[in-house]
Amino acid sequence: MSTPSSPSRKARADASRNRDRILEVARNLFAERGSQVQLPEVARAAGVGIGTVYRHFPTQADLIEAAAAQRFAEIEEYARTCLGGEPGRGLWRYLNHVGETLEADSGLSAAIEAARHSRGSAPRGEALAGLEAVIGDIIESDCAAGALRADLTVADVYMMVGALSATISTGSGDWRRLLALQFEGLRSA
Amino acid sequence: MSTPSSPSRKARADASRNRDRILEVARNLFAERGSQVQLPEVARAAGVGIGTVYRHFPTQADLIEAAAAQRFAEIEEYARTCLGGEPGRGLWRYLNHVGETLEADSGLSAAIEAARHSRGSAPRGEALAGLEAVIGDIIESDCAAGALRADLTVADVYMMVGALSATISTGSGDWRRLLALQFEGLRSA
DNA sequence: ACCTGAACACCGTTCAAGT
DNA sequence: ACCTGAACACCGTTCAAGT
Repeated sequence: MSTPSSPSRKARADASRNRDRILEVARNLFAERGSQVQLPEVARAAGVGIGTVYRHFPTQADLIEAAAAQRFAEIEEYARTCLGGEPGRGLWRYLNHVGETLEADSGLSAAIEAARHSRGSAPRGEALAGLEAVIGDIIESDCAAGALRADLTVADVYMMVGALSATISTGSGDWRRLLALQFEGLRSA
Repeated sequence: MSTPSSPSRKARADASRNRDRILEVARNLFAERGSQVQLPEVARAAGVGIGTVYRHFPTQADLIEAAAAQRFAEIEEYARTCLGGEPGRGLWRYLNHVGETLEADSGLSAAIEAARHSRGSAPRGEALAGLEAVIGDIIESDCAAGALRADLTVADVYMMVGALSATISTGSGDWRRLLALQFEGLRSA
């Protein structure tokens, strides 16, 4: 609404450089320490004033979300490869990849947590709509192969990933065990 | 270490009354809004100064833990009744009761979350040792009845309850569905 | 247009004074 | 002994001035 005239018609050169620096620094910091990273720290590490961080990312949640966007894209890309492999094993491969990504990048858990604590069903970026569609396809494909319970929904998978994310982000327990146990509930009876 | 001479040898009358008021108020507030309740608010509602809250509960986590202690006791009590019922259904009944308690009292999720984010395996009060033992007995009993997978551990159950708690506390998804899916992974194959 | 950093609002926690 | 509340440290966010 209050951003440049056109949907991003030629942002100023140093401005977009700043934005990139902030995002890169944020990605690294969030990956390491998750949501406990402070914004002044990000500003310092990026070599800009705090106001500049807020100009590009109006709220902390926006920055966390933006920093995780790449991971979501990568996950979606990987998800597509799960559609072609051994029949009936797509969702299992997908969930393992998500677990490994969550383990390697605390920023992803932070983004999921932020989204969960946000409004019940806030208008999450259309980026996630694409991922949602692919997951739906994987479920359908695995179901057709007789590997998954017939009533499984995308919402079920999201709920489980959220639960997995919360567990991984506390560092407690061993997530591969949790995933293995959880997955039993997704298989056909 | 720095508390009264004996392990609580006669605390002053108004002091213990203050402590009780703080705890009662905290229980109500935490139950309603979980960990987003602020300590000044607790002090105000209890009609005491902030310093008094800190005198009795050195840190916010201590207050959250103390406020949830009753719930843990109630849960342990209920858990014991799960040992006598229909053979093989103890853990299922236990987990449903935990879910209902989590749903009704946000303070319990707050306490679990706090404990999880705390030191990996901090010296949690011996209160939890009792609960842990009962859960172990339930598992053993249900296993003997052939209802649960033989390699199931108390740690598995804790991990799942933590995942369930995190999901319920965000209000996202429907926890009975999650529990049903999760429980499939605990049953014998 | 965009950047900066002082300033504001707020919260957890401490501590010097009181009783 | 215990209570009080001003004070401190700190963090997210805003905004008047600068360029």
